[in-house]
Amino acid sequence: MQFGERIRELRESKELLQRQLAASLEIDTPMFSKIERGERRAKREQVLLLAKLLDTNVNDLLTLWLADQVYDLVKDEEMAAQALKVAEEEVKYNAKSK
Amino acid sequence: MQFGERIRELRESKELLQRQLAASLEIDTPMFSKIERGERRAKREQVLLLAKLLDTNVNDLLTLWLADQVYDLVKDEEMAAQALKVAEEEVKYNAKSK
DNA sequence: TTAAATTAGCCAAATATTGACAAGTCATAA
DNA sequence: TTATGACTTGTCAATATTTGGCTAATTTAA
Repeated sequence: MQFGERIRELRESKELLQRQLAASLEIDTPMFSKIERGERRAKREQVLLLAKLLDTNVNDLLTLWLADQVYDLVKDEEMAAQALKVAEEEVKYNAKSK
Repeated sequence: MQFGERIRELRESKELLQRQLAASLEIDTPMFSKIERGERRAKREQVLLLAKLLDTNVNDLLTLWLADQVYDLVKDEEMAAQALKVAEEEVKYNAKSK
């Protein structure tokens, strides 16, 4: 499940229009459309706002949003899976020093 | 182990100077120094070239290089670990359609 | 101390990302 | 059929980020 898909799902379940959410985010409708289709990436603050507007868990949304970016970064690389493993170790290891 | 660390390790084991490798990559020494310290990121083609120059496995280098970028992307996020898991699933799932 | 190697800081050029607009498609209603 | 509303596509300029190179500083080794 991608971030945009999830947004659309939530938006439709609340029967909201793109232009309504777009207005709340202070962007135009085409931009919102692109975000839903994964053609453009939402800004972090927009994700926070969307969680509120769609009345959903912000961490779940942030996870999808981040995962999209990670996937985008590695998707064309042969070593994608290995690189993710390495990065995961780094994250685990450095988690202490938060 | 980060990309830059590994480069330095290999460079020193071959007793090469930064300025020598920098010249081969057609960048200046300060830039190379920054790459080794992870302050700047090497370009993909530079990684390929470095693998040749340092006589090492290109996939291992590319893995470290990619992992650095992934780590950079997620390091400040609370949901980093979860996002990596999600991205990993995407990679697995889409691996077929290569 | 001196000379070479490496690092730090800064600025401009090159790239990538973002947002807005105009015009398009598609579905539905009149 | 025409009209309307929702959404999508394509393009452009503004903005932000990244890159490379310069100068000067610091560290290291002899």
